[in-house]
Amino acid sequence: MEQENASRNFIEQIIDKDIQEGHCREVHTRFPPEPNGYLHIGHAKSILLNYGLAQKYGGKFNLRFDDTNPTKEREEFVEAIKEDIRWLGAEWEDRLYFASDYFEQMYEGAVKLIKKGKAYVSDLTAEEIREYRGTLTEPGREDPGSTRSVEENLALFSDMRAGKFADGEKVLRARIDMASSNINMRDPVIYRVAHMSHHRTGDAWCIYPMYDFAHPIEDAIEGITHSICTLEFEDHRPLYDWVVRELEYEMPPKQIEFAKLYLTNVVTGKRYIKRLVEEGIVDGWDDPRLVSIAALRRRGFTPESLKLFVELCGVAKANSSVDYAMLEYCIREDLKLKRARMMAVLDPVKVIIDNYPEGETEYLEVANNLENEALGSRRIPFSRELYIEREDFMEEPPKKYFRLFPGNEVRLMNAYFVTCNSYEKDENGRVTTIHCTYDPASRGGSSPDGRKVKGTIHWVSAAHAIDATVRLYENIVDEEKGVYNEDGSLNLNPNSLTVLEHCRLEENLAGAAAYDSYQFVRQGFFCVDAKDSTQEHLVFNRIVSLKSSFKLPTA
RNA sequence: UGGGCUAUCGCCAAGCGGUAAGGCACUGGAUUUUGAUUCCAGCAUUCGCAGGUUCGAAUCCUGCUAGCCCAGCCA
Repeated sequence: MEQENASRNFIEQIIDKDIQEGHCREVHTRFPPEPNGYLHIGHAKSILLNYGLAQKYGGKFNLRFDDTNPTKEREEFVEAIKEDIRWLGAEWEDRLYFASDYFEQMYEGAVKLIKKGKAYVSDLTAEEIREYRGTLTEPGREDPGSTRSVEENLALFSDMRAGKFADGEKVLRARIDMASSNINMRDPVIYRVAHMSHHRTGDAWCIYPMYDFAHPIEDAIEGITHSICTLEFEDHRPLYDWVVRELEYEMPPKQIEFAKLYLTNVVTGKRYIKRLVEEGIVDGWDDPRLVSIAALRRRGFTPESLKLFVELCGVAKANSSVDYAMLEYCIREDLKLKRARMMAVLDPVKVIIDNYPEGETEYLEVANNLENEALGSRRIPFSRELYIEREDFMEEPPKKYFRLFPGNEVRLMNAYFVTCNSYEKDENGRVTTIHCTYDPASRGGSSPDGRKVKGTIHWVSAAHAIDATVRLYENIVDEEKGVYNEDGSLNLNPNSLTVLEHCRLEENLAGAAAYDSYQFVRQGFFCVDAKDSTQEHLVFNRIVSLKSSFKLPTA
């Protein structure tokens, strides 16, 4: 049950009012991507917003490809986009549409405008149209073609469709107001000639409608009630309304604009990402450091985490940039009770339990998630030789360090209390082996005498561990340090990717498949990489680290 | 310098004339077999600025200031 006092965003307030005043019977939204690239987190906001609204009001949600410009669009993208939207959980059911399916109706709409004297064919070149348009402060001038008769316009427009003109030779313009303070209203071009094969209509057309003309028609045809788009289209709304009015649609759709989602410390610009891919800095549009939907999925984000994120961000009209920490919170929040908590040693150092019998292995029963019994339990092998995290041992610890150090007793998680007796170093002074003794009475991780230890560290049995690669990520750019260099290039974080080879994972992780994710205790959440991981050699990506208030004092 | 939009805590964001919600981040403190989680506490005498109206203003009015968008035959 929704709380009545839950505050509604401005779009919901508009919809409430429209329903109340009878401007619409049901809510019908749509997500209208142009199939010219991959979707990113900003699109996720739009998708979830539109789909969410339809759900909330018991209405419908359409997926519509806005494919009115064949020069930029490819079939490949429509499939990728559909996959991303499906993954996000937005269901368009049987309502998958293409703007190109409406080309005939759009053509008829243009003819209707011509007949009403509201559109004319122009002979001006692109440059001339720009000159005639005027500037932000000066009005435009009338197009010489604007005086043509309806008959002549009809004939010319028909010739445009018939392919009698070359690209750029003629355009159809709406007759509105060359002196408007809104430049979009200065007789906007609504049809252009483009002799180019369209990925769906092939060579059936050589004229294509412009966005401003096509979009309102698409919305009206589909019965969209609320056409939600981003802020930069605010100035286009008068034109949107003009088209809907002149074409005399009843129950006209209403355009509503909201602010795009910006995230700190990420790169979303297509040009920049393209360069990163070309220069091999990232391994594709789905590199886990990117925020395309595919990248987020590969990194291990879940649809639920993105939905939470979008909800927390809210919807408003103020341009803003959301802290990346909010996204991290959302994925931790979603995964913490859903995933098993496993042990994995990323930077291993050997530990020998001197008083543990050689060659013996015992299995310990361990809960997969102490906070979620439904996840069950598993068995973990324990033996004389283990690996622990190199940073969990210090020869000379600072104050407040309560992990392993000579003379200190810690708990090996789920296993035994161990005390460090001695350690060995190589010629470079690097610790190679740590010797400990264990307390057999502390099996399971607690001592019957009630003795407490301050530190609990994770470990893995050396003989049973799986060798794996683990990748750690940092933000690819840092806004504190400046996202761009003076020459306009990206100021990349050199540490955005750390590849750890020969990490040691508990054997239960064998068989983990692409997109499977786990918590590695004390380290974070990790996901099996869908591109590089194999059955023989696992590759994990860190989705997000765990929060930590521990800081080693800087000596 | 034309038009449109926006401005509330470090970051999002409610608020719609009756005396500043919430989340993230951060800071304590309790619990803890993850320095995690959980819990509890703290975190805007003030709403871009300046005037005005009002018993009362973040909310209304006036004037400023700052930021974003618009001069594609892109969407």
